[in-house]
Amino acid sequence: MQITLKDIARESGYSVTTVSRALAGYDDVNENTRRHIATIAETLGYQPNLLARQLRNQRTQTIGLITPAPDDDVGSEFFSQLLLSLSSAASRVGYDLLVSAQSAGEPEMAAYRRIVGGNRVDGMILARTRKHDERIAFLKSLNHPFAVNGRAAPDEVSDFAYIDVDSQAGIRAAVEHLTGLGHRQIGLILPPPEMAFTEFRHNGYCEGLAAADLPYRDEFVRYGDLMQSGGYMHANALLDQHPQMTAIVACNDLMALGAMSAAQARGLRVGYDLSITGFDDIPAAEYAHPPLTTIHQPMHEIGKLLVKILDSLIRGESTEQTQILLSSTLVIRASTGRRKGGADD
Amino acid sequence: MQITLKDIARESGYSVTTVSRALAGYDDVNENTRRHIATIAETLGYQPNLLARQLRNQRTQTIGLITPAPDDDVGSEFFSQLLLSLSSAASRVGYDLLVSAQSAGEPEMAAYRRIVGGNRVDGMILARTRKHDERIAFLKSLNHPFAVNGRAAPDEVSDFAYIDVDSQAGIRAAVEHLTGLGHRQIGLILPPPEMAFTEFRHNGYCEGLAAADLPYRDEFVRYGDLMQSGGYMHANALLDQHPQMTAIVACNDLMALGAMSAAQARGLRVGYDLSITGFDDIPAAEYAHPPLTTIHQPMHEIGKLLVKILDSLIRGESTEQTQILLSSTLVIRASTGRRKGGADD
DNA sequence: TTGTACGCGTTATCAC
DNA sequence: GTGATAACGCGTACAA
Repeated sequence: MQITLKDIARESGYSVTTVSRALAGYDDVNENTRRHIATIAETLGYQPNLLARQLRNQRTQTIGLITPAPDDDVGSEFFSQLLLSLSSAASRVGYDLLVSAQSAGEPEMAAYRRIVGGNRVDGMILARTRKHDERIAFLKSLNHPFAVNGRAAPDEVSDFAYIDVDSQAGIRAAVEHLTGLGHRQIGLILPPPEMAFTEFRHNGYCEGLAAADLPYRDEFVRYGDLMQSGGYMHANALLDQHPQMTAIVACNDLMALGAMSAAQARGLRVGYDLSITGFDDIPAAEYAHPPLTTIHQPMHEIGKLLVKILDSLIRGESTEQTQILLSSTLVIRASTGRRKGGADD
Repeated sequence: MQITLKDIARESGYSVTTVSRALAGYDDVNENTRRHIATIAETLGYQPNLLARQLRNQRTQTIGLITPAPDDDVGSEFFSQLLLSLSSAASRVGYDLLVSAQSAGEPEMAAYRRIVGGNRVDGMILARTRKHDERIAFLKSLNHPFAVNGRAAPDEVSDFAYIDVDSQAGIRAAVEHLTGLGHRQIGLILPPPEMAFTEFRHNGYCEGLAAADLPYRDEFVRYGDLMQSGGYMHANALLDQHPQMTAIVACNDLMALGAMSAAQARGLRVGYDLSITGFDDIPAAEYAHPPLTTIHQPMHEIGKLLVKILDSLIRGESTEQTQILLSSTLVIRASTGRRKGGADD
């Protein structure tokens, strides 16, 4: 079935050991035997058994990632992008990517135990940090290498490797962009409260209002679910209760898109009657109708950096900088525009 | 470092063999010892070493997928979707997904040799079939289980497990939709000629024209690259050479989106002055401006079926139907509309 | 320069 | 019921 070192040994007359070293390119093996062995390996079509090698070396050259099961379809667009950027970044530095989709909670933790404890990967990538994140606690307790997309919440310590965009500054910039356009009644649709980045975005909103001397109103703020349906629902609720509202800041693009639908269903023209901003800059944002003003996340860069940091962690080179905060960029498109109508408050 | 059967054996006083069988739930082990051993395993936090188990069992419970490296950024949206749907489908039936991103050609084939030959997976999923597909030939020669998203080209035999949508009927439906709207000058932007499905789509186009008694014109047909930039370029070329053209059929959504940009840059109103259709129904299609008429691919379904077929292949249950052709659905949105202007040809 | 012996952690076979 | 032994395929001290 499968060609092993033993087969090459038998064929060549050398021992398995010598064959192993010859193919590994050790210099303590005669050049002629090396060539001889290499030829036989070639003609036999030898492929090293990676499982055996991994077991022996205690090294898998594999990075793990647990994605949310799409039943609780949380931001599949975001994860798709991350997945693709990670897999290519990983391949480039000699790692494969092991992916498992699990629902948050016990199934997810079981997968971590199984994959990490089962020695299937050299390191893990996490995304979507949560408050008091159980996954992070677990990996830290095991001292297993991991890198995270997203810091801990503001009131926790981020004593782990991460890369994050400064979403506080991002949302603040979005709000300032809106106030600069004359908006004074600005709603906010947050991510779920258990997400670590939720408070950063909330803070950014507060800062943006303060910078324009606008009051903070609790009833303008709602916690969403990162999905379109949530954006739709919460935008409707905001507009029902506060018809005078002229702008809504949604904390991810999916919710912003949902909010756009809600507005349009009410006959509001997005970018005129109502301004809407998102976060992430997924592909659909650019093609949205109208194109969505949003905060760009450089997914390609993020994937590359995550892999780079994780690799250095795995190799024990702690020279690398392991905590990186990328500045965020507001991409202004047509979903935001100058406030219409006279002065009001 | 890691807890092994040996540790539990030492702790419990039983042999490694008994521990192994106790934990595996064999019934030839005393219920009391079983419980005893289970308790110790629990308190020690035992996790079986999956590599050792896989090596021993010659079974990995892992499915492999090689994606295109995003440098040759061919349809990343499509692959993102596939990836996510595969990983969740795989997890549901007890498989993990091993992903590696490789550029087509030698690097890609090397990855197949390494991953398949190296025993890292029980089966592979392929996508984007090509004419005389080297990957398929390789896997067939090894008799390694695999399932493909996409048939072979019309003039080749598809003697392997696949699931495909009937894109010939799909494109035909798109063309008939357009002719029904009065369009008579319909351009076509095909996938690259080396893709297996290109001819199906080309045929569908011809059928659609024939059904409306319209002549086929070679100069209306161009081969694209599945990327936006290609759609943009080819749409411009078509409109430059044939200003009287009122509709363009693009063979995937990305190219359709690119074509839309090109049209709009020329001051054409998509859906009025120029109708455009796509293929795939990626998320961005729905949000496009205007929303894109396109042929829907049920990615979720496709992923589920691919995994199901592959699983049955791996387990040697050839009872399953292994070649499935899904009917395609035309989703009509606002990017297509009735032809404007008087009669011409 | 090459070979022998052993272990990575698991499970299957076969005795007792 | 339980345990010793072997094997999955590889890499590496150590000896020759």
